[in-house]
Amino acid sequence: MATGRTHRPATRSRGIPEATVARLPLYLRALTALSERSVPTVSSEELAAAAGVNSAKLRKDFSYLGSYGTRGVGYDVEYLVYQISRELGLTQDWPVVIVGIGNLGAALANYGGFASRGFRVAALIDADPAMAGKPVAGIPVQHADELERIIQDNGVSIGVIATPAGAAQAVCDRLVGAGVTSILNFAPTVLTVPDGVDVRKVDLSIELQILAFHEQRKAGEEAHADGAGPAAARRTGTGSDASADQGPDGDVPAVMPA
Amino acid sequence: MATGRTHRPATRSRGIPEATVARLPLYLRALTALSERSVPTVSSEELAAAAGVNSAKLRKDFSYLGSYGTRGVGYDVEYLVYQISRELGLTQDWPVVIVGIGNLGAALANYGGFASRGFRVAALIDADPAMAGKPVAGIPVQHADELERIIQDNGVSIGVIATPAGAAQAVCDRLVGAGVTSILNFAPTVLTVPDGVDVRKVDLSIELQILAFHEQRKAGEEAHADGAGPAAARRTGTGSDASADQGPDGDVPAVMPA
DNA sequence: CCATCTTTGTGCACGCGTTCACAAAGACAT
DNA sequence: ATGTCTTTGTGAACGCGTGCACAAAGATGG
Repeated sequence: MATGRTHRPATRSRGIPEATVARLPLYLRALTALSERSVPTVSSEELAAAAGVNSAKLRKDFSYLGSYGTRGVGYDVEYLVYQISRELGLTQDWPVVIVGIGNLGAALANYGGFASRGFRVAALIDADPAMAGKPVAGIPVQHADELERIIQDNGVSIGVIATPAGAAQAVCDRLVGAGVTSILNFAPTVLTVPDGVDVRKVDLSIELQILAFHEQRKAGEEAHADGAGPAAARRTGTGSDASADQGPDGDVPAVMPA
Repeated sequence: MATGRTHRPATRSRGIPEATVARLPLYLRALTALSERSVPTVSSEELAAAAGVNSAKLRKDFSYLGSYGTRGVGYDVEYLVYQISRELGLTQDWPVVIVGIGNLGAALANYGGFASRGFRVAALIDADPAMAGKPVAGIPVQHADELERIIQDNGVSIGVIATPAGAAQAVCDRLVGAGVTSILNFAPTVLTVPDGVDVRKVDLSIELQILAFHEQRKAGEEAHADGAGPAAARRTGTGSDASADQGPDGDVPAVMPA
């Protein structure tokens, strides 16, 4: 529908809030599902439910992209799929390299979600010479010596680090040195990069620890009758007002740092 | 129960900000590294640098836990390791089940970061009968029929979903039905859960899409002088004035999902 | 015991993100 | 054409998180 140019967003032609950007892939996925079912239009309410967010938030998010909806009707699914894809840069082909082909690296190489969204695994790289040539997910693993050449030959700007923590910073430095400007880091380390390079971190163990925190809190609230936790864990009276008369000793439970 | 036996750091009797909780594992990791090097104390400045955050933020985060530092000196590393571990619930043993032993599930089972922080893989579960009994990471895979029994026998409260998207919600429902109250979801789907159940999502493809957005933006900003994009498929106009330009009428370009 | 120096703990201000609530825009029926 | 009804787009209020800047606390040296 060539509703065409109602009027420019004008307010922020350029600065899409980071939080919004992080949700666009979510919307895109929900829209793609609708598209496959040949649903022509969708309301903000329905789409928000499918994406698991608030409808007002969704509308505001879309408002940063422009006025793509039709009042009284909703959003054109196909059109919105295209707009979001373009905004995210998914109409391009993004070659990525995965460095560190262990269990996780191999799983990533096999992960279908990459290829389906315009990301193409250009190369798998590992430091272990024994891995060289071995095919993983149909792609032969190449030795780390080739890293710079591979990146430059393929014009790679996105790198995925799936190495052990100890090797991550060195790999990162080499990636950046060779021209990579976006890094997805699975290694449990803080990476230091120069300005202009984006790093996103995925840390499996941190996610579990956050869950454990909430789980403990939930258990603690109902543990008035049941004194036995899942396992050991003697939980004495905890901090006992650590602000007023806090003495670093005295309220320290038996299990102290050695 | 709200005011029942809740005594905590005084200022925030109960609510540690979510953003702070998400950073505690980061601090813990940095502290553990210091501990292994037998460093006795650390200042907020040093620790913040190691964790990759602002020192004021770190101090404020710690202030929610209580007053554990010594002015003029810093923080006692061992003591802080213990306090954070306890706050996160890592002094307990948390049995977890991993459902869906494909590439990713197997990688998770092998991931060392779990076991090292008090998380114990209690069981691996897969719907494929051919997988049953096959050992992965030294643990025999069990069939999905056993799911409820396994969870109840082991007192599992944390579940990890690494199934295909289509199976995730059904698995989630069964996990919750069997007593799981925290879920780490790797499947690219929005999970619906009852109140009281926490879900955290790790979506590999979303992370890449966010990187692609920034990457495109970076490329677009420099494309004024240098017309060469990263690799193939260089779109004209990029994101600069990408709003109501090209007539969207007619058909939608081929943005194929899959 | 007093002075000085280091580092924590936190009050405060600011900016971002979320949510509400509603006017404007357009479809649709009469 | 006009009125009604649906749904978008957004102004405004609110709450959370971040960072500054500084006073208080304690160590250290004389």
